[in-house]
Amino acid sequence: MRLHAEPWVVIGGPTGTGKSALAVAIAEAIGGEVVNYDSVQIYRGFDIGSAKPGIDLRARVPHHLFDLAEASSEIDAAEFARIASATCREIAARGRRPILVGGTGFYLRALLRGLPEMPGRDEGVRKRLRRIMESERGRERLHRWLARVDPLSARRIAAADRHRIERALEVWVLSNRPISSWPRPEAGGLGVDACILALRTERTVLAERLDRRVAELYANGLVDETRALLERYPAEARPFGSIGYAEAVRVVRGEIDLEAAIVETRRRTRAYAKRQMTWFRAERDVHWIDAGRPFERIREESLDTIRRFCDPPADSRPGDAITHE
RNA sequence: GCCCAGGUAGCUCAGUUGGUAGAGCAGAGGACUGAAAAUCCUCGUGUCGGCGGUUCGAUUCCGUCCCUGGGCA
Repeated sequence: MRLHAEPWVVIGGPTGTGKSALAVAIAEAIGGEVVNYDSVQIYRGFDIGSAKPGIDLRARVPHHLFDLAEASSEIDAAEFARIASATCREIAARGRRPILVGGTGFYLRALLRGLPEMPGRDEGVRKRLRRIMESERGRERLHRWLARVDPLSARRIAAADRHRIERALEVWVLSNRPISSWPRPEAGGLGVDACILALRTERTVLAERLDRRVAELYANGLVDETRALLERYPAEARPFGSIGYAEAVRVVRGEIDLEAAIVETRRRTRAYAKRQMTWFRAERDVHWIDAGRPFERIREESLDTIRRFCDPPADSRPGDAITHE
């Protein structure tokens, strides 16, 4: 039994390293189809600001989970994982390979390893918690509440971390169980091998590239795109809070000028790229690829890495224990 | 030339009634259990513009010089 017979391929790493183009090249080479795991690119209409792959790339190979949802529908990690899992299985069933591309590490983990079987999001509960959160010293009060019902989580979650405090209490309210009592799935999720490639470049090179790209987003009409989207979706919709769109919204409203928006978008983009590096560094079994080289070399090394992953030398095969049984 | 206002961390600034200084941003590292492009955590020695003076002690007070804004000529 070939453990690695049909692995899926994942491309990760920080934004702006050329993941989209590499994904298409790999898909063409190994009979794959591109599947998005970027939390903003799943929304219809959010094209320029999220740097979605253009029609030139999309025409070459099937692309999935881009433009999946309306901005008002608020997909979360669990729902993403459900949809992505079904999509990938369907692709694999047709004898093709899913090539996952994106940058949202949390979504990728939810897909590959699964999430605990605990209660999901509940708007009613959230509304009530948020009302307290926004009141005088609300965050402290909620954190103290959490400390009472779930000391372990209260120790793990910083007192200032409003999102995690809220979610932990949401689970408590819905299940009467501490969120820390729900086990993290280890081998759960897909039960499929994935060859994880992560692109990276030297940081000064990346910083320059990102600065340039942000200016391009605005030059390509990010503000106009945002103005049009604001007519179709409520301003509270999730993707309007993402990098670039949040600043463009303020430009549309006349709160800041274009220059200030660019400066702020650059700042957030760099911070985001750094967080993505931190995420993928912590991830196990990542094959790092130096993206600061000619595309052809990146492509070749990626394909070599996938080939070795599929067919490792017998003596260094981590899954050997299984064949001995 | 004169009058103001400034010259303090890579940037923007706060501050010290005289005991060698601290925020935000940037930068670095990290976390991540259905908001994740989100939300957080940790990390701050820098001739406090130069030179003199007063003082036990000056970045702080005084003098002087240099630089940058703005105003008046």
